[in-house]
Amino acid sequence: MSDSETSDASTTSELRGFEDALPIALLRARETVMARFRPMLAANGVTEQQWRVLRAIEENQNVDATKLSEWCCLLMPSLSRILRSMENDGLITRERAASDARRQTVELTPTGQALFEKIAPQSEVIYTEIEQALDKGRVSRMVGELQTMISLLK
Amino acid sequence: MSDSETSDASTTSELRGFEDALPIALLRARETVMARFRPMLAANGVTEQQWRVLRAIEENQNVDATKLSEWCCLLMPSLSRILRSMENDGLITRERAASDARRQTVELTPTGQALFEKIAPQSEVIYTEIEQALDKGRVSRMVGELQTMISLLK
DNA sequence: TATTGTTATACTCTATAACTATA
DNA sequence: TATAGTTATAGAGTATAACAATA
Repeated sequence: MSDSETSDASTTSELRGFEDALPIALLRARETVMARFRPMLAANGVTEQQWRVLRAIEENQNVDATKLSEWCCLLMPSLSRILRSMENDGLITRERAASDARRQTVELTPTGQALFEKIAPQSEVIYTEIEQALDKGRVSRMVGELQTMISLLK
Repeated sequence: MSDSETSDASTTSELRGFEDALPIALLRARETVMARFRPMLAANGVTEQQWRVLRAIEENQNVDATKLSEWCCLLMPSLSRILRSMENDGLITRERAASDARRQTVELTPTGQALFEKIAPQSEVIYTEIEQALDKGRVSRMVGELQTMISLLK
């Protein structure tokens, strides 16, 4: 974080210093990676957040909203709106859990499943391109390191 | 990405599969890290984005808007609004560049500099806590890996 | 003609609080 | 009393396009 180089921004083409901060590096890395996915998601009419939700439900039918919100990094009010709009679009159905009537369980409709199956292979193509550009080992090491970091900070 | 385990979410506590995807890992890592900074930033009345801009200007007086937008990962319209609001708050001044009258150069006012100097040490404290929790070497290796990743994908 | 930056617009997410209903 | 989820609201960012000024 500390950087004892002389500061003369007007003659250099790059910014310095906080450049090496972890939050910035994480942000830029995510932006760089997502730049590869966004056009495809937009072409399929879903936002990043909706795709996270769709994916999470597809892998975990009958998941409840609280778990979804944690996994998708969405606050409950945001998730609530997304679920409502997905329900209006006929992508999901919601039911009260038998064991606890406060809980809502969510599952994909055939339409929702079809949308997932339309997008998933396109996503896979892009992911594979990224693994080729970065080297597959680097990607999985990075994911492992990130997960370690997350668990140490929680 | 493919996961042949049986799927029975109602009896497991964790979601699986896409969990190991790089974009999710980056998002969650960033959220986990930023969770440590957000209360401090909010207490100082600035958003994450405003703090990125403030920091970038502080280190690079007379930077222009295009460079700021790249560095801060903000689209020009978002940056434009942020700069206008910072100007209204007396934090920055904007001038036309002598060499190219289309370009705007931005610099901090004494008020803006004072705000930076109020927040920066609080940010440093948190950053140091994170380095202690994660191990300093892991943090700098991670930043290096992220920067490598960014340059390979650009 | 292309570039820098602003503005307009519509949509979405963030963040907090108040609320309902269940437990 | 606490928890799950919805709704309201204010603020802010995203994304695209249209625009003015300048190169």
